[in-house]
Amino acid sequence: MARRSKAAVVTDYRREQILNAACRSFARHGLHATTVDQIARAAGVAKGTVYLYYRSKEELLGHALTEGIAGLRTETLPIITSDAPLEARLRRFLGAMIAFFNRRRDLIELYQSELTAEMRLTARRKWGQIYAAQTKAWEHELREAAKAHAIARVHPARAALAIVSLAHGLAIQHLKGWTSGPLDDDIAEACALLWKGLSVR
Amino acid sequence: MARRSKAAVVTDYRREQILNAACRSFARHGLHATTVDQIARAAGVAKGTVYLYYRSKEELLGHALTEGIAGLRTETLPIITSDAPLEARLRRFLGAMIAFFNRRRDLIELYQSELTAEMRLTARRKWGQIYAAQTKAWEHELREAAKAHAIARVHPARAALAIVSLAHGLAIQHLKGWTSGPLDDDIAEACALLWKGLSVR
Amino acid sequence: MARRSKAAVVTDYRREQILNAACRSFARHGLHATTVDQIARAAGVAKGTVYLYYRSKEELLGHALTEGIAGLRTETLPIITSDAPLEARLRRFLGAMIAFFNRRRDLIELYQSELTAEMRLTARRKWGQIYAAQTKAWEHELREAAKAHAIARVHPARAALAIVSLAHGLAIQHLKGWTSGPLDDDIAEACALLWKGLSVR
Amino acid sequence: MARRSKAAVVTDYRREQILNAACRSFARHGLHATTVDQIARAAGVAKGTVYLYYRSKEELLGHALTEGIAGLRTETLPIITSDAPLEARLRRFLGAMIAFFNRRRDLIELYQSELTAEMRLTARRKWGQIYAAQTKAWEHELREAAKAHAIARVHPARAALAIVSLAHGLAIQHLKGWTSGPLDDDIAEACALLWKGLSVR
DNA sequence: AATGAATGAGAGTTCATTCAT
DNA sequence: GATGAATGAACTCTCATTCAT
Repeated sequence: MARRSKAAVVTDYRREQILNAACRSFARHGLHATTVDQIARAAGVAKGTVYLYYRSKEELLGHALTEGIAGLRTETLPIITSDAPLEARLRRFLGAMIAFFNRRRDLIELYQSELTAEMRLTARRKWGQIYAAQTKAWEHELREAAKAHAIARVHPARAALAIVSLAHGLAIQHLKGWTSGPLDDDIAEACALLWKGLSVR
Repeated sequence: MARRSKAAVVTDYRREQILNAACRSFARHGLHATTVDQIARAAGVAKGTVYLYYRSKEELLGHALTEGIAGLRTETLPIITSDAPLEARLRRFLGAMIAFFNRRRDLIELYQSELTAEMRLTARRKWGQIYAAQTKAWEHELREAAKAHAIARVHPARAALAIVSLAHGLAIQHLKGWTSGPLDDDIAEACALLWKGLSVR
Repeated sequence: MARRSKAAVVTDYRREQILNAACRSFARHGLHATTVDQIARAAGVAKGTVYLYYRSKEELLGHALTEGIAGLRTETLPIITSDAPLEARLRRFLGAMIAFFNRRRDLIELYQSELTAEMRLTARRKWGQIYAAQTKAWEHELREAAKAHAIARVHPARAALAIVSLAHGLAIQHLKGWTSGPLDDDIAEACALLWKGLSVR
Repeated sequence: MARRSKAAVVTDYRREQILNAACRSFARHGLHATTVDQIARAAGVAKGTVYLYYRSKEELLGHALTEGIAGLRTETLPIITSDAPLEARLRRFLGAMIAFFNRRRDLIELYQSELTAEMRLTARRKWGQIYAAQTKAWEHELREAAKAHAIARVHPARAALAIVSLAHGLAIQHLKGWTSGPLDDDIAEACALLWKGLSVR
């Protein structure tokens, strides 16, 4: 048992090790410019070893994508439904989105690499589910807030979409380096805009 | 002279013809899954002919990207600087961004295809320049409007970034099909939010 | 038309050239020990060129087999049904079988190479069809000869099988070099044995 | 001593176990399609263990072939030299050849699998030696029989070759399923033909 | 200018063999 | 003695690019 668990640990470690190397290579060079040789070398194993842990290069890509995308959900949804003041949640949500995009820069690039039609669809669907969940969550919060007269009567679903879209767009602008201002100020201003747009006059 | 120009016309036509075929193939199948054979067949020429007009497959990709991206500028910048009321410009800007992303869906997918590190950089820079130009333009308009007391005192640069980011994010959400509501309503709501955010003193 | 035919000639020549090289390599080294590189080199073309003419190594093998096996039929069946004296036909049949096996030594070796289950079945079936045709033909001739009292009353089908089997076995023994006597003498003796066996009442 | 012998028994058992598994796999899938992994799994040992008993996959193949081929000798030679009547020996010889080929179908397939040039030579030589021994034995028996006026004056060596060849050919036709008649009838007819061929003066 | 047959470097993948445990 | 994870050489096949026609 102890032995099996030890072997399992080693196995897990290897899987992780290879997956990480693949992730980095995919992100840096794109799917096709990444050779299995490179991945193996980066992971410090032989080429054949890669195939002991993943059936094919594509499976490797699949795991890299799936695993990463899920992180966005756990890092943003709780913020929306927390019981902090709405404005604070807004600010934190924007910050979390940008932070995730920046930290998982590799993932985003990966998603932008060439994928099989099928894989791209899967990935897009996964992203979509998360954004939909975010939008749904914001919609619920906005509706509650409106009921309590904490904000103006806005169309909850559409306003929620606007929030998520702004967060998404801002995250990309930052990720790509298309904006030069201090992160916090950009967040503050966007937040202020939204908040004023939402709040009762 | 007439003769030279006639030859030039044919040449230009061929270049265009091949570029179009390439663009369509790239968009549909991705960079790597597109073979020069396919491009040639789609363009109705022989494989060798492609190389008479473009040095390599990559150059072809470069032209496809460059040409396409430039369209975004011409379709959005004039809107920002037109002399319509600010709120109308805001609405039209959002609409134009979404429309461009939807119409040039191929281009976006292309950009998301596998690119050489170098090409990706070039493309990213080009996108960035356009977004920067949009932001700069909005910043100027906002500053002028604030001076004229048409809107509240906001930080012009940051508010501009928020506008562009929201437009960008919304366009992507629509492009990817991650939102299901009617386009116009989504635009209207986002626009209303922003406008209130901007106009309240 | 002249041009097309010229191209077609070149194409046919290349196909033949590659097929021959493949046949020789397969025969000498076996299917698996033969690399496409070897075939290409032996045919005097580049590796990629092989794939312009045959979809895969296996298709190459298939063509080599099919084409060759058919030869056995055309070289033996006419002998059985010719109008020479029966004994002469017997002698010539044995000779033709041995000659074919010796001349197409490559083919036999090829058949003994490793084949896909499917290919092996196909090949075996083809061989079987030819042997069956030979047996059927001999059966008919023996029956006619018996009717005409030219030979004894034997069971035509089984006697025919014995003839074909003897020819087959003798051909293999010679092919493999398992017999050292002069070919003609071996044929003569076998023929004499059979003939006596057939003619005695 | 008892201990050593016990170890030796285990060792022999393992060797046998592995050889059997290999033989079956080789016969079923061919040499190349059989992986050492398969053999190991079929033998119920780990991959590395195979290499404790055989130096290489090829050596395994060699042993499989050699061991099997030897069986043909022990199953046919005694029949030829027994003191039954010549005709009975003839019949039994044909029967034994066909029976061996049918029972050791795997072996024949194996021999038809892809072999190294060297292995093929070795195997061919071994087969050849057995056929030569059969022929020699028949030659001796025929010569004795002729001396005793039990059969006609035939050329003993060549007649012997004809007998062995017919047996070989018939065995293959049956093995491959190229003949559909009842085995015994085919044997009887072939035997009758030969016997008449031999006995007539 | 246009062609497309030919090229060959380089990709993903397999599997016989080794060796630390 | 037994294991099976690790290795890396060698395979088949693809396709961007060239060049004789």
